[in-house]
This record gives sequence, C-alpha cells and structure tokens, in this order.
Amino acid sequence: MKDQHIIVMAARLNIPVNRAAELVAVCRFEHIKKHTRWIQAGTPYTDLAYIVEGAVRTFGIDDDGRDISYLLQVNNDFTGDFESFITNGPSSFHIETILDTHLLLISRAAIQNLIQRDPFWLHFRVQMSDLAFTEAKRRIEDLLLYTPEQRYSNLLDRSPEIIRKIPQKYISSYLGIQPPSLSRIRKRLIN
Amino acid sequence: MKDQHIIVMAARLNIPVNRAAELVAVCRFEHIKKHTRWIQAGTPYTDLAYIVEGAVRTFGIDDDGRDISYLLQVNNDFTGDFESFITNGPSSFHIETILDTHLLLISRAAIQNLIQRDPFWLHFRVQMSDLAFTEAKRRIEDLLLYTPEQRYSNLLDRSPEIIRKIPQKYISSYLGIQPPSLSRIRKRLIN
DNA sequence: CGCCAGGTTGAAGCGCTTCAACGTCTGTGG
DNA sequence: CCACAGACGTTGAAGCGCTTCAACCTGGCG
Repeated sequence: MKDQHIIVMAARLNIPVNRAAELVAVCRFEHIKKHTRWIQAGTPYTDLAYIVEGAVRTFGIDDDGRDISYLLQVNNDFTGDFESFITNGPSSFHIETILDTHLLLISRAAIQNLIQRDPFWLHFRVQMSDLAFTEAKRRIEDLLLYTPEQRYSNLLDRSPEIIRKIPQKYISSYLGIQPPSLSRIRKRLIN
Repeated sequence: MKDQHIIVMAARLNIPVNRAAELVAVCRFEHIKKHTRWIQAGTPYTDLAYIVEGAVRTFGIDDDGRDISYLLQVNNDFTGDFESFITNGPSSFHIETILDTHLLLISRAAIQNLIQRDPFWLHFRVQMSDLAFTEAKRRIEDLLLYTPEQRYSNLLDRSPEIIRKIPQKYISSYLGIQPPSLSRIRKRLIN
C-alpha cells in the first residue's frame, strides 16, 4: 500500500496518518475479480473492508425475488456487513464486486486486539458506528424527502463515481425505482 | 423513578440494573406538555432523552414546505437528535411532544463524565451508536423493500403503540405517503 | 460473427397524489 | 351547558408518475 493511499485513508477516517498506518499493519490485502460474490447473506462474515480501488454493491432479495441494491460503494468507501460486525451474527445482505477490486480487509478480531492494546481504538470504534449511523440517516432522509428524480440528481452531485462505475440496473434499485424509470429520468434531465 | 422503570430501562439498554441506576442518577426528569416543540432544528441540542411515558415525533420540513415525520417514538424509546449529540453541532430536525410526556434527560456532558470515570461507559457509548445504526438500517430496508401498504402492516405488527397514540397525519408521512392514502390503506386492510 | 446482457422506448395499467367536499369529534368561549 | 370553530379523518374524482410487459437497439465478449 502506497503512502498516498494511507494519507487518503487517514483523511477519510479522520485519524492521524500514523494511526492509519498502525491500522493498515493489521489488515490484509485482497484482490477480488469483478462479478464475485464476496459475502453471502445468512452466513456470518464479520470482516470489514476499505475499498482501495474498485466498485462493490450490497444487496438483498425482496419478497418478489427482486434484487435490491442497499448500498453502492466505490473507492475509499467502507464495505462489509456492519451489522454482522456489530452483532457477530449472520450478515443480512449479499455483497458482490462490480469491477476488479482491491480491498484492505480488517477482521473483527484485529479491531478487538487494537482496542485491547490502546483505548484510542475504542474511541475509533465509536467513530466508526457514528459514521455508519450518519450515513444511514442521510439515506433515510433521501428516501423520505425526495422524489426519485431528485434522488438521482442528488446521487449525481454527491457521487459521479458511482454513476460512472455502476450499471444502471443496480443504481435504479438503489434509488427505489425500476430500470425503465431511471432511463426516462436520465432522458428528462438531459433536456 | 420507580425501580420497575429502571428494570425496564436496563433491559432496553442491555446493561445491568445497577448500571442503569448509575445512569439515572446523572439524569434529570422533565415533564413536557403535549404539543410542545422540544427541539428546534438548526439550534444545537445535544441532550438525549429516554421516554418514560408519552409520545414524541421527530420531523423535518421538505422543499415544498411539507411536514415529514422522520421518527415516531413512544414509551421506552430514546429520542433527541443523535446526530447533534455525536457532532455537537446544530440539530437537523424538530422534535415535539404529541402527548404529555415524561422524559429522562441525559446531557452530553453527563455521558462524557461517565466515560471519563469508568471505561464501562465508553463501551456503552459504542452500543448506543450501534443501536442507532441498526435502527436506521431497518428503516432503510423498510423504505426500500416494501410497498406503503406493507410498511403500514409492518408498523402495526411492530408497534401498535405508535398506531394507538399518534395521529394518522403524522404516521402517513413517516410511511412516506399522504394522509388520504393511509386512510385508504387502512380501509383495504380491514377487508 | 453472432449471441446476449444491458439500456431504451412505447403502450397500457395501477397506485399514490391532489383537490375538494363532507362527517365527526374535541375543546373552547359565550 | 350548549354551540360553534377548527382539526382530523374519510371519500370521490381526476391526474400523474412509476410500473409492467414487450419490442428493439447497441456494444461487449466469446
């Protein structure tokens, strides 16, 4: 891992660079080919991962058997089933790569070791949950307050990288609509 | 506060009863009359509160000036602007009582004092965020995976107390629909 | 080159929204 | 104590946007 990556990661996690380096030291790298099921819903998978490069989606299947994207993640995002990490129980979603992806994997045990060694990491652990919460909150606001068209615009503003890397059929279910609707929304927005 | 309340609270927070008592000791009680704006969006308000008895709603105003319920809370729920608590910044929602409500208020400072005195409370702090996250996650799943009608059924199963205590006009925006739609959904479900 | 997945487009349908009218209940003042 | 005003919920009718289903186009990959 290059120094540049560690600096970006430190900024993203809001911790000093030397702490980020400490964290990276207990992680392992993994390269995963595109279209690979990384986590299977129902099986415990308590590792978290930082996406160095690539694209990943977290999704579930609804009562009608439809594939629904819960999260779309790209460079410098965290991925993994955070609920599984918290509860040590089975994960509730599937996770797949969309592109070839470089992950930096952090096991639950590694985090707990860090926490035992130095209280800094317990504060960091608080911050992880806080971040997960505020992101989830923002998503609820998005779904409650905006129309599908506004949600697409917001996504385009907030993360053009997602629009660029991820096929529309996955973006549409992330926005809570069907693929033809997203196609028509895009058409409307051009004019 | 009666012992019975402390036992319920301990169960709800997943901490021993003696710890719950320790927490209550640094809280203050407040009785708030119904229809009272308790927290104003935009102003910092970093206290959290445990609802001993009553009903409260957390809401925002969308771009069209509509009132949208973000959370509906009843007995033994936590309320307050958790994001404001985390960031120490302004709260992003209004909070109002719907009924006369008995609150147990916990200031940010009181929590931080506890954390300084005993690492138990830092672990508790982690758990608070974890709980906030898992609740937010469940709400996202609800909005993404289910139709308005299913969401109403789910709410009815999960929390009849909300249906009983809170007027439909607030429930409808919580479900992401308009009051007449909720009225018709209820009618359909009777048959 | 040809297949196939992904995206677009048209047409029809459905459910939620909107607007307005009407009951019902509550609480408040005369 | 009654009467009335206002808030809340319900209901009807019309409209709109997303869904559904199917056909077609395009580009990537074997």
